[in-house]
Amino acid sequence: MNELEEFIKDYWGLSGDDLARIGSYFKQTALKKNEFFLKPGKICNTLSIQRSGIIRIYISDNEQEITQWISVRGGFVSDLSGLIFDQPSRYYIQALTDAECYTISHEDYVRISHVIPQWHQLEKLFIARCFLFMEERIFSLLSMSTEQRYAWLFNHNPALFNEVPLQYLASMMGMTPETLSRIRKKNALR
Amino acid sequence: MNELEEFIKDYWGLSGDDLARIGSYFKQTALKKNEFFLKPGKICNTLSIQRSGIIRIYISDNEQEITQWISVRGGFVSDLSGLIFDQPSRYYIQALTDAECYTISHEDYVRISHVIPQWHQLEKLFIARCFLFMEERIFSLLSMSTEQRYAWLFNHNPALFNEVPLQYLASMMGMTPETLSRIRKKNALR
DNA sequence: GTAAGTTCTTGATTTTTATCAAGCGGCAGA
DNA sequence: TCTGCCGCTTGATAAAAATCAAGAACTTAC
Repeated sequence: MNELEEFIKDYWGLSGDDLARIGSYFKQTALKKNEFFLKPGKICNTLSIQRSGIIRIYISDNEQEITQWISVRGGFVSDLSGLIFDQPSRYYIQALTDAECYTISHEDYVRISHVIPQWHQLEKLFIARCFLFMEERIFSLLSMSTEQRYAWLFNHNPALFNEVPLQYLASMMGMTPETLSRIRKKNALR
Repeated sequence: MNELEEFIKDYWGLSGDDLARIGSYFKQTALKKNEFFLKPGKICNTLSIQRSGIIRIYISDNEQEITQWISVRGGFVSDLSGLIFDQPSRYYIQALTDAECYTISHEDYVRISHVIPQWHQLEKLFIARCFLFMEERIFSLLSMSTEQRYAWLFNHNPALFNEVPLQYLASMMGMTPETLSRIRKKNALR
């Protein structure tokens, strides 16, 4: 099983011949540092699984930029509103470093359902997992202090802190870079 | 088309014979005021569409209660982690008033997919809509002040403010009841 | 290797929101 | 009708986090 097939297996729980069959639809693509994968107003018609690099999903909202998510190796890069509902996106998706992806077009994505009979069901399960993750994130934003949110992200995704500019992580957690810096200092002293 | 079939049509975009076919799986159920639909640790094995009353979904977390959502007429009451993944819930789901629902059991829910071939696809679309709504909610929590969040909820769901105790709405928006009260006062003066 | 530009940190201050505490008002039950 | 309770409001104060501003540390480019 190659790298791509590992990713597909992890995401959708497929196995055997299906892996190679689906894998063949994905093409290797690359983004240069600062290049955009998607901009607001565009309809996202690709889905990428990230091999390397750092990709930031953010919204620009009167003067301030809100980082919705940071994707690293293994991340799932797309915009569901485009991919599934053919709606224009609100998001910027931009490479913070050079990045490599396995990418499938919307047409091929739709084609999978003709090849793999249970595909819609697997998609459902995958999207439901995403939904539950969002539910957790909302809970963390509703109930936790900035320090607790830091601890939460650190536990859920420690790798981010090695690789990603802290200002973006701060935005993603709903705090300013200064606040994050002070929290980190406090934690380092312990 | 009866009331239940209207709901089913709105949720999943079905029509014609399918509506009656799926509708027949739902049974009318009722909750008394303060009765629990679900408690933490239980696996949710029903899905309800709400006809009347107010139902609160919340998490109890060392001394404080966090209201995740308030459901009114037309609301979708379930816990996906139980319904789809057979996992125990983190949530309390409780009727704040007497409430009536159309309810389907997990077994019948699964059975639908044998009756309606495209069922998994419709479920996928429905869950994807839920996901996108959560994405918006996260954006509102990350980027907006308490006043803006109030305005946001008021625009998305004005009905809630007529029917639901304000303390729960405050929690749902990530603020204290006192803060919500002050915001409302300020808005009323304009 | 140095200059220029970022990004991160630190401190001082202001703003926002939570907390604490008291009082008001409507509603349910005796 | 009265009483007690619950939910909402209001005010005073405290805590948390944002903002503003400056400087340090790290990158990148030449």
